Amino acid sequence: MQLDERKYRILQAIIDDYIMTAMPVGSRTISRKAGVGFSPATIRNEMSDLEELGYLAQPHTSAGRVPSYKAYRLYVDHLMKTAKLTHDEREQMHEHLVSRSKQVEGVIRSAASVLSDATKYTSVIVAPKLGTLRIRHVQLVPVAERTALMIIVTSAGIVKDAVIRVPEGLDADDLYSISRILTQRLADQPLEGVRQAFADLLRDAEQNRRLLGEALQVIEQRLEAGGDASDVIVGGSANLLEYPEYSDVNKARSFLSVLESKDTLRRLLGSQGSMEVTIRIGPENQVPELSDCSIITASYRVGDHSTGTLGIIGPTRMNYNRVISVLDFMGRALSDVLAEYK
Amino acid sequence: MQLDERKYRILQAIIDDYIMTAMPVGSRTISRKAGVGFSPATIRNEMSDLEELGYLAQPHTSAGRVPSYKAYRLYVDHLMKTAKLTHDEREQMHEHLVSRSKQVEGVIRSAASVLSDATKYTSVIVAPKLGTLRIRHVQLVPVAERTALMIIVTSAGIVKDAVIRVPEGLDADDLYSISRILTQRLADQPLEGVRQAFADLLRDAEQNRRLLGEALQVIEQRLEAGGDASDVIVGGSANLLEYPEYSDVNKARSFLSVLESKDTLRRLLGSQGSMEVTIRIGPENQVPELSDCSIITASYRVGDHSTGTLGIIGPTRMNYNRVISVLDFMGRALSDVLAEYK
DNA sequence: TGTTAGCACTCAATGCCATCGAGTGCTAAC
DNA sequence: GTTAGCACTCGATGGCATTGAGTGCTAACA
Repeated sequence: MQLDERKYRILQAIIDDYIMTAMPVGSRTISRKAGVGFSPATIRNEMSDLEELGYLAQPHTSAGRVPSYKAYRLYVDHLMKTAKLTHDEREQMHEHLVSRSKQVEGVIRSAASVLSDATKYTSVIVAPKLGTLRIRHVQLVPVAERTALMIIVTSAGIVKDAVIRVPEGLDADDLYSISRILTQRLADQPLEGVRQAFADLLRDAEQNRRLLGEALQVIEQRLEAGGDASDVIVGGSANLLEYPEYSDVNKARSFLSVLESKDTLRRLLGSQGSMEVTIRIGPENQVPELSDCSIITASYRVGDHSTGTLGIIGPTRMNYNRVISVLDFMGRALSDVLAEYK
Repeated sequence: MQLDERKYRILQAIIDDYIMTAMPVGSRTISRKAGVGFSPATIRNEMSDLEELGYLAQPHTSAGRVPSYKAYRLYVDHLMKTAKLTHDEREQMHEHLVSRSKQVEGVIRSAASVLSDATKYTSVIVAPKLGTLRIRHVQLVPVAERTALMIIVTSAGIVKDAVIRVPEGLDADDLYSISRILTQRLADQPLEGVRQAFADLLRDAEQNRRLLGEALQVIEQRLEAGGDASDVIVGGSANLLEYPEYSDVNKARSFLSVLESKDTLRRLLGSQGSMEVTIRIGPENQVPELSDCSIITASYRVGDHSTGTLGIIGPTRMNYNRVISVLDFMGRALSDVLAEYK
């Protein structure tokens, strides 16, 4: 059986209604809606067909219909009308975003809270993969007798630090000049290619082989670890509790546990490269705890070669077009603001 | 009326029971307990007295008794037996703490998750007030034509960064030597006294007055802001949903909202100076959303002059002695681990 | 042939009521 | 001073009838 024009219209009306109310939708409700000029009986026949085709489900016999995962897929791919943000809304979001922009992390945190406020869902922002960033500056700062703090400033002003051991007898000035060499040699290298650059450096500089070796090891460890907890920022985690699908405390708890596992979130959002908005509905995301959530992601540019990801997690019956517009706008806005730190 | 020995014992038994079960405690339950060899009727008389004195309350006539805020106060001040952690537990916590200790922030995050895992409540760790830290290193890194990234390394390896404007025509080498001067002059200064140090510097160095002025302003702004969101780290926010007092979604939501407001948390925990464990029960903390929570805090040392705070937020019927032992131990352990970064 | 009115049927939700039982307070006996 | 006994309270539980939103089917209609 093929979906004709009328079935599309009815399905769309059901989904629109369900997104707003979270209650099973009955034939009368749809019949009353403007634009669908048929009696409840006719609608019922169509709904029965749509159920057979897998687009609708009935919680129990005498309840209305609820859209299935398949219906949401169809909805976002073909049925959804795109909602434009008003000028005021854009203005307001942009303003919040730049309000405390002294550091990159501050900007990203603002972005997360703007996202969650604007959508009333939970927002997640993932920093770009370290490997894709370029080194701008390396600095060793003496900490104690045989330890130093290594600070790596990457493109887009993202700062990483780590404690490393240094050979005995190096004073602040020594570390200073080593830092200078490191910076000169590594600047503008992508972190991914840093192993080769280091190898060259090791060949030249005989004397501080051990120190450089350790520094290299630390940088590589950081790359392999794939980022730490501060690279994943979550906003509006309490927002989801507003929705009836989370009035069950156990569901709410398992959802919050996922939000605490930054590794899962990083894997889930990952870097997707293109600026396109990506939508994963319910079971399409592989995490069982989120099987009745949808995740929508977009990306933002950092420096010339890296992209980070910003996303919204909400119930499958989320307001897709609203979320898409907000993410699309914020992806661009965030890229713009971060361009200043380039 | 005075509390005699027996009343103390009964009150203690009631609180112990209530902490475990979260259910109103009846006279039979207490009578059956070892160590209190009286019939339910006798216990009832005593309970009636305790209620009149404000230590117990009845949810309704035919229910058992529930401890009041006043009872918990008495309990933590006089009745509670101190629980020792086993050697294994200490070992395990310490191990988790040092597992990913390449950076200070990583250590603190581990500490938060160790705390929340060990207690099953929510943990909060607040970094020391910036003003009390000392500057170890200042570095200006060129970012674009007229902007630079200023990185301040403070004692205990805490790194702060901010974007500042610089006068036109300064190249990387200029910034490098300015950094050197800044570091030399400011190193080992407490951030609080940095204004004076800067004033001296400004008098001497005529040429880069504008740049230095801007740098000073940024540092001071940072001091006044009192820290940013990354200075407050929360662990186990989902844990509280385990407890029946939060099976009401609205309560859970308002609790989670408080956890998202880092400002509130910083105010709530604040730096308390001494290493003593502090207990605030229910209404004693001023935040209305947390009026049926207790907050227990301890502190940890960072460098020579600063202390940060670590705390646990749980329901008023929390396992006080367990939490106190854990916090006490972790405060010391965290201080020890951070001493390596000094 | 597609649409619709009518009707019997289903089933969660709601409200009512009786029952149960954990707990209390009081009194009288020990 | 302690305790057994007893009447009383009141939330919790479970059964039962009622309600109403919604369905599917059939027959009539355009």
